[in-house]
Amino acid sequence: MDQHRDYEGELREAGVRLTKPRKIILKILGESQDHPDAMAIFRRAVKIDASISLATVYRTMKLLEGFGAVHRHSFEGGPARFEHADGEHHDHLIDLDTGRVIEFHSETLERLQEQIADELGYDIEHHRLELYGRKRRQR
Amino acid sequence: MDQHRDYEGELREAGVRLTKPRKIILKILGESQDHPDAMAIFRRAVKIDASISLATVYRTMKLLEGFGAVHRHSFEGGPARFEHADGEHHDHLIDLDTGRVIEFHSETLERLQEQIADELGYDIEHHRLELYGRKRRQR
DNA sequence: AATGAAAATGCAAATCGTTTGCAACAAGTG
DNA sequence: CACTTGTTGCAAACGATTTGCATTTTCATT
Repeated sequence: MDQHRDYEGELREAGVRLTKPRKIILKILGESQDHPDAMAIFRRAVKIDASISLATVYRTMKLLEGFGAVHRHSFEGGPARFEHADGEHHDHLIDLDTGRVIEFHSETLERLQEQIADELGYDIEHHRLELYGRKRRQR
Repeated sequence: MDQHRDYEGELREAGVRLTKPRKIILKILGESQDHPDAMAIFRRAVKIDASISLATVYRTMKLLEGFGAVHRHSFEGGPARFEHADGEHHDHLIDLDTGRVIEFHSETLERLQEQIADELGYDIEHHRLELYGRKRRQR
């Protein structure tokens, strides 16, 4: 249960400077329960420090992605969306009516994928599984 | 085994005009065994009719997608890639070293996905599953 | 086969999300 | 506190895709 990796510490050790924009973005990501895109992160950041630029948000997301601190998702249609990498792996179900993103995880599914790749002679580096659906009409 | 849906016929019936660019693009897609992006389709089309424009390729892809005649894939990194919709549903394994796309299908996987969505109270409209991997070192 | 209305095209300009060059600036070391 | 170097903000550049518009085509109708 590694609830919270110490990304600030990791970054510092890697010789990356802990700048004001980075701290702010890291904080925003840690507090976000949704999957914001760069613009949304930018808007939230500006409220804390009006001088932050969108370019820095993008640069920071790329940096954090490299450190495994955030995951980048490219759901259909829109821009890339990010999520803090704390917590265990999961896939996404996107509600086509509301745009809401529901996370789920299935060990069976994971193993099945690996088995499929194995049969094709491959090792999976990572995968992307997105289910696009609508809430079932009750009854 | 609906080997070949008659897309030209379907389009005509829907009141869509069967223009020269559309015929050419349809032919190219039918003959493609790979997953070309718009630019690749454009280049192939230009060889047949030099006056075709890239804008028309994009417009046609959108049209055909609407008819279910082609599937649009947005693999990591690059531009959207298309594939003729003939044949049965499948998912993709992308070779990270070569970029090659391998198609596969697993009924078990499909059913598992539906079961997962069902448990979350959803009906799947469509899904996207991409495995990114590397060829297993032999032995 | 000629006509004409509507749809589709090619072109260039516009758009969107994202990246980049560069001069000004700030983090962390000594 | 000063210095070195990484980082920033800005604006311009980018790649993929879309769009406005004048011109050309298709196809139903003569």
